[in-house]
Amino acid sequence: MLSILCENYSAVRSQLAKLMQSNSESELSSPKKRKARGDDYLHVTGIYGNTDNCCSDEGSSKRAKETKANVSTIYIRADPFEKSLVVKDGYQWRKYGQKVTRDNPSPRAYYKCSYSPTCPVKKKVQRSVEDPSILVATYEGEHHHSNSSPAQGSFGLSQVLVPGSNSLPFCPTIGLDLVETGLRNCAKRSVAEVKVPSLQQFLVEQMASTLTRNSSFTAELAAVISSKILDYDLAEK
DNA sequence: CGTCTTTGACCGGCGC
DNA sequence: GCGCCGGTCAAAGACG
Repeated sequence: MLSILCENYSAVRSQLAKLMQSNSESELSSPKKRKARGDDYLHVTGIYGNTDNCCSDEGSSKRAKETKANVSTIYIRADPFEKSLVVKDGYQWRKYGQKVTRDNPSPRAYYKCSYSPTCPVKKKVQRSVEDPSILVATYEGEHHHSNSSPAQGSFGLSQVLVPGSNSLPFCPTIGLDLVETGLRNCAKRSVAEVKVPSLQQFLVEQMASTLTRNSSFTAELAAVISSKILDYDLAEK
């Protein structure tokens, strides 16, 4: 199953690259004028990952000061009638605020990682303007601890639509090459807005299938699983 | 009783 | 300098 998963990984990469390339061509022909504020992650800076690698048309020091390391955005399918902004990603979060922002009528929820008091990771969750059935979760920072309850919380592949950075918040122990190479390339091509609903099915299916084609992913996943099993055995004894 | 959520107030950055 | 806006704080309430 893993090998099949990895096998399909490369296919989705090429498919996605083609898609993004065609999208970026149209985007570049009509670039959006952006304000120099930091409130529009969803449009450019953080949509597919690390702002450090982001293409910014404003090379100002102000902008550089605003960019934060390890910012990633993911999309999760959710019930549009469900009002809660809970994203089950395996970590323990404490909600510390909620705000209605200007560009989106649905409220944005602010969470801090509550697994460790020193863990700096924060996340923002808000429904997509275009599709209320999509939750947009923006993660800032990196966990320096293991996933607190992976069994109860991790995303299923059917839920996650577009993962975003070189350090997946929901998969801290596996450095997925998927994001590192495939999706980041998309970000470099300055894909500002992807029509998520139209890509949902395609991305989910292709991501799931192409992951199985990467042998290094298989090996890494197997190593993680086996180490977890060993840990479990030792704990049992 | 401890933990978590809610929500109004407050703060700081940015644009005008 | 002022007002807007996003992000955070913290008191109060809800819940198990």
